[in-house]
Amino acid sequence: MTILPRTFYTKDTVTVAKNLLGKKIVRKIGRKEISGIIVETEAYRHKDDPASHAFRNITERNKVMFGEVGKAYVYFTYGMHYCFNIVARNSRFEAGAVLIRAITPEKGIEIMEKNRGMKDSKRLTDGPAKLTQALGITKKHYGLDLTINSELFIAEGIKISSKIISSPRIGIKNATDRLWNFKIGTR
DNA sequence: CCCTAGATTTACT
DNA sequence: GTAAATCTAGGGC
Repeated sequence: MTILPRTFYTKDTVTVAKNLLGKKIVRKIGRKEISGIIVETEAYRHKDDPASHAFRNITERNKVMFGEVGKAYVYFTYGMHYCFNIVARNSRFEAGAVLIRAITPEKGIEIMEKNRGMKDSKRLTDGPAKLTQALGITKKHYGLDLTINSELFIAEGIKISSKIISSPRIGIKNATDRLWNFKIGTR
């Protein structure tokens, strides 16, 4: 298994969001391994992106978006949900991250069902807060380096044969004219 | 299938 | 004080 190097994330945030489609997210809990293929992402940038958490300024919550690329940005929202992002940008930007919106489960499906507390295996990980729950990702993974072999990292996945679909990002009010939601046909 | 409402904490205005 | 990069259950069609 090849872990994606830091240079993978030193490109434009939107480009990295597209490139992450088909890659593999790996989560190790003790001796068990959970993994899935990334099938939907969204790009969030900086001053040019009113929908981004980093749009206004650096804060305690978003500071990792301004730090080294290839790290995890986990935030808590709507009073009960975690969302998982990967910091990525080129040198023209001070901040940026890619939100992982959906994956297709590969290994450890039983563990995901247990973590989610239900057996709706078709819709186990088809939303940003669903996959963090299925993989057991919480605020303690904030700032974790995803380019080294630890309990959570990103590796090479599959080759994409189908076309990439671009759409407006989900659940935001600003900048909906930007088609920075990317997915591959798996649902 | 589609739509609506409720849950419940954080962080910024 | 209130909006938030969401999800689920429940009711109607």
